[in-house]
Amino acid sequence: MGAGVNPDTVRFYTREGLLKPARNPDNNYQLYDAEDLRRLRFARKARQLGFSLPEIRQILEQAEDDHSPCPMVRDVFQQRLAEVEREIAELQQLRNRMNAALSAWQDMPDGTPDGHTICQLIEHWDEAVPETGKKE
Amino acid sequence: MGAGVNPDTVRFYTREGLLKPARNPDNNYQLYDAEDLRRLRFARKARQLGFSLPEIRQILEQAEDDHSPCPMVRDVFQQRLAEVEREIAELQQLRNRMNAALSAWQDMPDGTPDGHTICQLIEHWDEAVPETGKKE
DNA sequence: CTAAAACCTGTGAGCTACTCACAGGTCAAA
DNA sequence: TTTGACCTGTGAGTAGCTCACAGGTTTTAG
Repeated sequence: MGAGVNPDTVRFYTREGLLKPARNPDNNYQLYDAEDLRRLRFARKARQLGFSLPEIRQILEQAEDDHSPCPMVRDVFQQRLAEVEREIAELQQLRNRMNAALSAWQDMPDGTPDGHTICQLIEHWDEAVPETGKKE
Repeated sequence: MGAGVNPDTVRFYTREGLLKPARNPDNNYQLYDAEDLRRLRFARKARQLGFSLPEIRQILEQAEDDHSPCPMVRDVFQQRLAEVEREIAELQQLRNRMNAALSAWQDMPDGTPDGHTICQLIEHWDEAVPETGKKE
């Protein structure tokens, strides 16, 4: 019962404590019930939204303790939105620079490496680029 | 001589074969020359542009063999640009959905989990999301 | 009934591109 | 000469899976 999810992922989530299936005492097989399926689907959706596994586990644990996790979700969600917007801005900047470079390269010769340069196309790429894609 | 690059990164690149410094036979220290510095700077710039280490090594090896790597660079560069644009589009979609969700959530109650749902806010997030951020 | 196929188990490694920790050798300044 | 700053290689950790392996179980076909 993977519900479209790679079984290894399900087992991974189980190891990580996101799912807590019972065990068949006969053969030690894991028994996922409807609750686990809900948790799994929740986890997958949350991952798509950019939540980390620790965040998801936290939400799940709070839900287990009967505390409403939703205010926290709103919180992390807004943070995540801000992050997404930062990523977009960064990528747009990168795209602009790449486009500029590509048209500049139209006029540049290919140039076999001469011992001084490796590839002018890239070596002439300047301006500070603020990190390719991580946290600030 | 790190030129603003973390020494561990330099050593990592050396292990990976991007840099091939000579050795001081006395103390086994690595001796980076101007050529290595050029390769390092090239590699860092290429990384910022989204080239992978194998791609960079390939370019560097071609340059070593005195083949002009630039046509290949233009090639990979355009592929990378297309990828960046795909990523941007994906993130913009995500952002739009997140914004929509956030305003929809204004009207939703927080709702303590009741054994049937974990957090409506996320469980009611639907529509296929095409993968958060990887290759297609 | 049996043999092969299919699925389950836990453990451990591999992916990317670094980054950091550790133990020990080397070297320059005070 | 001692202290501190550097250098060395090795190995582990990061995130979130994914896959390989060896062995046990269960289902299915014949």
